[in-house]
Amino acid sequence: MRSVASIMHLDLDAFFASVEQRDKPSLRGKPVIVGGVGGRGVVATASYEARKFGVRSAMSTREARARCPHAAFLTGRFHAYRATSEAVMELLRSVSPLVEPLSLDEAFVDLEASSLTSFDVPTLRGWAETLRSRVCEVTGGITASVGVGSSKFIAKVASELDKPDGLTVVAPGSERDLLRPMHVTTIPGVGPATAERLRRAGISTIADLEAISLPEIVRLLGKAHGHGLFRLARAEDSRTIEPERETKSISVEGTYDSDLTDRSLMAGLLTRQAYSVAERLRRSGLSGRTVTIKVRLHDFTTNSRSTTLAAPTDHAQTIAGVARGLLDDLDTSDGVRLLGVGVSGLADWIQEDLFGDIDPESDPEPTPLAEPPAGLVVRYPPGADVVHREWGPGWVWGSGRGVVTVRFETAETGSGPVRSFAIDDPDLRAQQFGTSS
DNA sequence: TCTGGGGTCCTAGGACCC
DNA sequence: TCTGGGGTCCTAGGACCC
Repeated sequence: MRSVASIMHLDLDAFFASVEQRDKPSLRGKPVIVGGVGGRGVVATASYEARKFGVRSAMSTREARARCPHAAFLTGRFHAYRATSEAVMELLRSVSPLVEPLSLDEAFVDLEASSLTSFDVPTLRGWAETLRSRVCEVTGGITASVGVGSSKFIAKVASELDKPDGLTVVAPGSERDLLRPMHVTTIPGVGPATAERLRRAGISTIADLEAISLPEIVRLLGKAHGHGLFRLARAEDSRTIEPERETKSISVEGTYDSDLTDRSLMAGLLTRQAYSVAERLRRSGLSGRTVTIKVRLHDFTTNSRSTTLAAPTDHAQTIAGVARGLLDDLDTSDGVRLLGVGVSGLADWIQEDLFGDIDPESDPEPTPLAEPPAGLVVRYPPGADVVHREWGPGWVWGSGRGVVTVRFETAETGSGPVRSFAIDDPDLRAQQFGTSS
């Protein structure tokens, strides 16, 4: 904790929804919900108009639809969000070189590295108001909420206090009085599980937390978390702004509209995800040693399996092969709702020539499929009268095993769900995919 | 027919090594 | 024959964040 309020936290208000309203004037003033629109989607961001109906982030889209049926439900345009975020981060970096983005819509800024020379509250307020209007200009009208305080924790708490489009500067010396009446869940890192443990110990406010001893809180929450919360409850926080944070892992996962039971389809989907992870590794100039798969069963229990290779790789076939092998270890007979592949233990170098003997013909760059591969039989739900279908990416590895994705519409239901189907036909060759002309 | 996707960090046990 | 003690790496799971 510093003696002056020189750490700022900036949070773009209802960010994804605000970008949509900016780009589509017809949505302004109306409830907008950005998130997954499939049967198992959740809300990423709800505009303030939608929040009035009780719609919240992380709520299932199904529930959001029930609460606010007239809202616009959108899947999200991440390129637009990323571009807008970049403009804001660039503005922040022009004000101080020490900017730590936390996500597309949030960042810490160290004002000690800015041109500010006075940190009294009126000066900070004036300066921050100017910055907030510049954010609005640079984003084409998106507002930000800002908090300024003597630590990351206080700045973050402060930015929440006057949302949306607000500013709070916490005067040094007043931090503990500000925190005491607040609920423990105000502290970043205290989620539902920790809050419940604390509640059972009779602790609900930060004042309650402050009143218990260090050994007691460590007994309740473990060493790292206990020590951390003991300090935060006293507004003690000496964390610095870290502008460059190294990526530790890269992963891709997907939740399917209906549970998967077909093992060869699961293998195909893992393969597709492995290709996507490998591509992202290569684009970042990274490779990794540990391959992990994530498998969420129909009852929501989540299993992971991992293996660590002798050397880091960014090779799609290697990652895919390891991922499929890891799946063999798991019982999926009751159905799988989510599959994922990740690579960690990252290095910024690649072991040369380790896989130089792999035939590129058996490892095609996958592209969208214009036509179903010859010999493919897709089994639609019984009785479905398919009037339209759209082919998604198709993949084959080895001799004819693979997966295709298709969106189909039936006469009864109209626009239908996305489904993936396994292929297991030795006559199919990898080359049959990606020939989109 | 609750419960996304992409991350980070922590814990705990076992293997292994000196 | 009772059993040391670290340190590091690996694996699995879980909490949490936006």
